[in-house]
Amino acid sequence: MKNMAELIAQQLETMLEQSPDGVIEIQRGALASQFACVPSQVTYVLATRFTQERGYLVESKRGGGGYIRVVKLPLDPRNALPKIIHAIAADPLTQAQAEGYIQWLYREHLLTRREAMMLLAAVDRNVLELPVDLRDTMRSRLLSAMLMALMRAN
Amino acid sequence: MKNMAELIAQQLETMLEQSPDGVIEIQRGALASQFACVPSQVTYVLATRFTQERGYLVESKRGGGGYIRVVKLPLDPRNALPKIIHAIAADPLTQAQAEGYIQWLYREHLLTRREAMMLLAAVDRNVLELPVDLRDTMRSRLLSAMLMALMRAN
DNA sequence: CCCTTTTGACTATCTTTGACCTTCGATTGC
DNA sequence: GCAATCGAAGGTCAAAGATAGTCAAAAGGG
Repeated sequence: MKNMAELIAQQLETMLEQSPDGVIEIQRGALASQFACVPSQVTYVLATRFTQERGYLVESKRGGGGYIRVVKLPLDPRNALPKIIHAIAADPLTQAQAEGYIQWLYREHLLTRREAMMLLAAVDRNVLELPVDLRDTMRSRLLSAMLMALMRAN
Repeated sequence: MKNMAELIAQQLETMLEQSPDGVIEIQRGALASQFACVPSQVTYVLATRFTQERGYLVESKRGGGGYIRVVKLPLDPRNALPKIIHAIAADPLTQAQAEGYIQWLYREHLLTRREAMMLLAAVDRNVLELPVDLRDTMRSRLLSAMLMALMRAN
């Protein structure tokens, strides 16, 4: 018998496969009691096995009627974007580097013209008015977060 | 099963859509008993989901024959964006306020789904990881800069 | 030993509830 | 008439409740 993290991961995977649209919603506490473990165990499983690099997206809401939604991304975006996003997120970015990525994505038709313009505005040094090192970090965070959002949008 | 706040919000949204002029009048107590909740629950829903940033206006009158009127503000697509950008740029923005504006513009079809998602990612407090006051200022700068870029894109 | 898993105390966020307050129209007492 | 009073709305706010997130220490397993 495997460890509990594996069991929980398998159950989630099964549920995802049985779901017609590749989206499931669970309640953390409920799943935890089903497996007789602490709720943060579920968080751990999601954090280690349902990551963006593996093609999953996780959203949640707290409070009464709260939930955790797990989305299995379709194959196509799973190849191109995540790798680039990972590269972008890894290190701080200069404006020139950021613009390079954006232009490349635009040329590859992964961004519309409007989307590219928005991203260019967001990475502009006049908009990101911060000390240089912090600015380059924020630029990287922003660009990767926005591109990640795009993956989720489909 | 959803929470009650969502249910009430949905009902109000439905009523607004069915109303020809985008105006509805309700009685707080009546709506509360329809949903078997306390009246202040209705106040909560209005305060959190029918805000000015989201394009709604709420007026009310107390006393006998009192009411709550909810108005869905009309948006002239031609000059809406400049006005909203102006409002956004004027002051620092909380995440909730920023999300309100984005959702409004999306509802009114001035943003595509993808664009809205990108903007939502950009104003997220986890992405804009800075001291709160600076964060709210950056949020305002970012959002207005990106929306301005969109205007220019056409 | 080092890496992964398991736990739980503490934190953050959102919702629900209720006691108390304010406003307004209607009624009453003079 | 007119002010005092009353009842019927809606408003405020803070506490309690319901979830989920974080983080680091403890426990397992190679």
